[in-house]
Amino acid sequence: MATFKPKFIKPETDDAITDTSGSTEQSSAFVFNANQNLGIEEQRERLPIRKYRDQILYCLENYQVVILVGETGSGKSTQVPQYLYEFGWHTKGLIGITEPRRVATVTLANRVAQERGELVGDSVGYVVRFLERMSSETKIKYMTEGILLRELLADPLLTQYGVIIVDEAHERNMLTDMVLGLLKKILRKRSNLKLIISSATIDASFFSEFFSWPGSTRDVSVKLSIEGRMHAVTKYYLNEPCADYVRETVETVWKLHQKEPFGDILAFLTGQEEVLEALDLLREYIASSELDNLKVVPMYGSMTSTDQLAVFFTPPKGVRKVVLATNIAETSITIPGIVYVIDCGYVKVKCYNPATCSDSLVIVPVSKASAIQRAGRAGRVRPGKVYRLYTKSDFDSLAPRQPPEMRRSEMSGAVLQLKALGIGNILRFDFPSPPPAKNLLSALETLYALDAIDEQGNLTKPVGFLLAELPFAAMLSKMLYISGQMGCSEEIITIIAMLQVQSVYSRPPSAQAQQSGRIAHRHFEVAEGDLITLLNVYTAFVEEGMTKEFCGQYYLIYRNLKRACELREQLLALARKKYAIPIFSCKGDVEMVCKCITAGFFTQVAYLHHSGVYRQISSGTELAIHPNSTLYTLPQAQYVVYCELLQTTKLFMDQLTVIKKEWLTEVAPHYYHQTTMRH
DNA sequence: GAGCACTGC
Repeated sequence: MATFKPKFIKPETDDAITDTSGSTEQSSAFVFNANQNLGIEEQRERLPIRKYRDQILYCLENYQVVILVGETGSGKSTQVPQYLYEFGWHTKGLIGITEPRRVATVTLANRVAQERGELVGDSVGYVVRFLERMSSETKIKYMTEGILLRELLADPLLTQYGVIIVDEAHERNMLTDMVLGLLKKILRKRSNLKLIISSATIDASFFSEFFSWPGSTRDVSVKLSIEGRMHAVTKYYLNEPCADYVRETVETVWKLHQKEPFGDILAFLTGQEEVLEALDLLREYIASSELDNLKVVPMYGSMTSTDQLAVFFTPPKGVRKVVLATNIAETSITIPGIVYVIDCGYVKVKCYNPATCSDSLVIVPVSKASAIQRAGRAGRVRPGKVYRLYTKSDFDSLAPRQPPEMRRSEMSGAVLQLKALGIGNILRFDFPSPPPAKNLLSALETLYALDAIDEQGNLTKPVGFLLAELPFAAMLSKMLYISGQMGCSEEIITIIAMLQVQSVYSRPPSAQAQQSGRIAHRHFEVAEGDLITLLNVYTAFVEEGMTKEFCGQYYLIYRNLKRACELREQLLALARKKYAIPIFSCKGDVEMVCKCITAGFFTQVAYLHHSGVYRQISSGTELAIHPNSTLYTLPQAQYVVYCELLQTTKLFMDQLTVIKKEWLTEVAPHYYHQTTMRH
């Protein structure tokens, strides 16, 4: 049985999984447990969802799709699968539950197994990437959405399942929408398969419209609303819009601290820079007032786990904690004890632009759904308050929700998946929210250039099928495929693993530490660029015994490096066993590695124009080197390939590698005989 | 001399 130690991290396991103390846990039903002393059965009986049990079961008997609407805290995720089991649904096939995140998947399965007085892996199991607890006895199966999607490749009609529950469907992640689109197809072919969609209020009618089809004599789906168990949150708005929400946040914290009874504060800002700016300002206020009963802590993604832990400590009696956070606190991390929320009203979103094949990163007003989610963070322990730094009429005119990820993303991965599932005409696939046709066409072009599809749009053999099966971006897969032929697959696999994880470079909160961090990172830098630098970081990490001390010394994020190691192992096994890619090290032949990178990313090349700026080789678009890149401070190379293109103040290239012009015709003659003619 | 929110196979 998995034994979970509270708060601290077992070195040999995924820290995100082990740390189930409640800190990273965000599956709602059991976070705040007012009935801790009751027996498990009694607790289950007291959950808000209990009184809907018979209704849920009735609906499932009579409709193919049931949409369960309700706020968090009702017990949907843990109880519904058990009700189904208790009433015999497991005899018709597996009861599958998909979750958007790994941690929630594992936590939920553990909790349900515990409620049933069993070990996880008996009647209740889970599957996430790298971890699996299943047996022949398992009837209730928690899994991430990506796992279900992979299973579809082997079993397109999901014949082992009798019921599928899509949890947190309102989040509308890329994978959620893929799963929903494919399930719609399956439901029409398998009338004995049932689907339960668990969603927040705002999207309920959207789902019932999506799950209806002509020709059926009665409604396919039914909606059922479940009350939650949140405390009331009082909302406050500004009378006038504010010009500077960072400053307004700080002033609100300050006023609130003086007037309101004790209780911790959580403030949402859009990025690391704003968080640090607010942190400085607030510390100035504190210093000038000589108050010592306000403790301010930052929270954003690129902090180390150690630094992040500060937000979970309970302040001493009489001291109020203020957490200044990015969106990380909206869904991913639940901070205990919050009573007051301050919502700046903005969020940073990434949006794909097919014209330049780049992502743009923009700060936009939050959606109503987000504003409600943020406010909800104040009502978990007792009635709370939210201070919205915008007017009531601004709130009323907010969009109900952010466009789903599917409409804002690069599509080549999704297109490959669908092709592999035999969906020929992607443009006619029934997506819950169809992506812009331009995005699909741009993906098709990319895949054609990579030789993954032919002129008819069919997957090629072996490249297309390989790219569809490998669990990462098409260009990285192509690079892996070529590396087997070139003899540098060891190095390329490391680079892929490092590019898959969130940044391994930590960005500590204090200015002084940031400076030291920059100097420490220079230790790994090389003239060939960012990818070879990542290779160096990884190699050094392994050589130094993969210790936290090493990471601390060089300002690296242990959890991300650790994850890169896991990914690398999985990838190595996959490449070797399943795809028969020979595993070789080129033993320090950096040029070979760079050439191999070029073979994957040959469509993303820039050359140095005589005016001193870079231009994209195929379009002539002006590009700049991102300040995060190692090449930013080095003399400009003639030719570079980039893995990412980001539009902010300019079009920036990131994750760069220096290449030689002649490699292009060597590794991609089909592409470069014509494009180079333009110059 | 500019600045990346978050998640997943």
